[in-house]
Amino acid sequence: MASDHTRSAILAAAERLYADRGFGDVTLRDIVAEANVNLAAVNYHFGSKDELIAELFVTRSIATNRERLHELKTAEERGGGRAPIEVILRALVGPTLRGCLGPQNQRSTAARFMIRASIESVPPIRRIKNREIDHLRKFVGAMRRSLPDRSDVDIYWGLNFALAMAHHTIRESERLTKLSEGKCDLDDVEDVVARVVSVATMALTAGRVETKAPARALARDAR
Amino acid sequence: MASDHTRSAILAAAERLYADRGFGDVTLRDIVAEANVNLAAVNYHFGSKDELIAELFVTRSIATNRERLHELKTAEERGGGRAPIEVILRALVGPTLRGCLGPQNQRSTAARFMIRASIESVPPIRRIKNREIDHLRKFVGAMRRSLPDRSDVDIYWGLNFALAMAHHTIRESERLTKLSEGKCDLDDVEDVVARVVSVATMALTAGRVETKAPARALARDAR
DNA sequence: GATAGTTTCATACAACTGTTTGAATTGCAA
DNA sequence: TTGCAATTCAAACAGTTGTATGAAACTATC
Repeated sequence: MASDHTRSAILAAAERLYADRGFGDVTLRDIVAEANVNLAAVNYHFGSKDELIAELFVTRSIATNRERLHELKTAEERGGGRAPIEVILRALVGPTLRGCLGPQNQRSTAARFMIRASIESVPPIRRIKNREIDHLRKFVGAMRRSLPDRSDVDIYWGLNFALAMAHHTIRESERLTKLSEGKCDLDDVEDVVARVVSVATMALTAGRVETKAPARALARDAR
Repeated sequence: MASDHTRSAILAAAERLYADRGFGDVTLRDIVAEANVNLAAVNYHFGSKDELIAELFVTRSIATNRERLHELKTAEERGGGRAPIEVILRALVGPTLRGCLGPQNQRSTAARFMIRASIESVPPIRRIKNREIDHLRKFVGAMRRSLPDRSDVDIYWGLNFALAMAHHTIRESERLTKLSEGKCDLDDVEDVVARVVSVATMALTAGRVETKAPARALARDAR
């Protein structure tokens, strides 16, 4: 299998360029220039540009998914097959947030790449994301076990909102910093994780009568 | 100023095509074919492709922003300068959700266009979104007046999470439907609005001691 | 050290892109 | 009608893109 030198040089260069300048204006020629390899090498080693992008994204996202599942499994084992909902949610959003946020000047190339992937969402990446559902189902299962009295619908919505807060915060981290004039500290990742988990937990555990019903009544009035 | 016929035919055709097929694979030639006008007409009337896209997006988003501000103003006037936080949040996320969700087969072209814009995020649109901060500040102001005891940081985070849930639900509505096997009814927009508002309200009003502190403690343990 | 298989290379290809041009046409005012 | 500006049109332009090709260079095996 030779030395893999060219192949990994392309991967590294591509990830760096995509992270810095986005998918929109990075061409294969840019990548091979950065990697100091021949233009044809990309198609030789990866088949096509899209497959290169896909490989980059898959590599990173299976790493994240592995972390997620590891945290989940550990938690459930420790709890005898049932983990507290906070811990499940933390396993869900923690790895992603830790992977993408943190002190801006020391964000890894991988992190910045994943942020780009989250913002721009090109076709090869979208295709992969669509297959993520099976992975999410494992969390749905854990959440059901953790909150057996909760309806499936509420579980799905809770999961949706948890992912929403994590991903949106990553996508729009710059805007939040600007809007809050730096008051929201996105470098303190553990604080961000705690906030997301806290709100998602409330969403999933709040009694319907006390909290949701009034909101619905209000909704009806507003028509 | 003549009849504007060509100009509006281009706008309509472009919006329809972008809504159906996304920004990625719709060319100017596709648009002029659909609109039955000459290729050069786009540059004549709009200057460039990007300006065409920008005009489409600006038109729709100022409409949404107007609705938002109208709801907000009405609510604050009714409350003597201070509106309940639920109503403010509803004014923030309601128009967007109503504009983009609803029974799939009767979604307007405009709605589907805005979903695309939310998913793909091309450069001309991103530029416009960056100028949205001033608009959001008005909501920050209203939220401060509504929750005078709350810290600015908490306000910003609450706003961020509210937008997160709304936008993510729009962006990933298909996936949520698939994941929940149809159990989450995204056609019932008012239910979605109520859920988002309810969770965001909890995020903004929950006492720190009762809810957030334990989560943080847990975070610390998990290190 | 010849051979077979892998990898690299320069180059060309073919297609598509947004944009421009300059002539033709139209519509309106004097 | 005449004249002038606004609009439309066909055609070409200029540049870029990802991909394919076939020869050259390399590597390891026998």
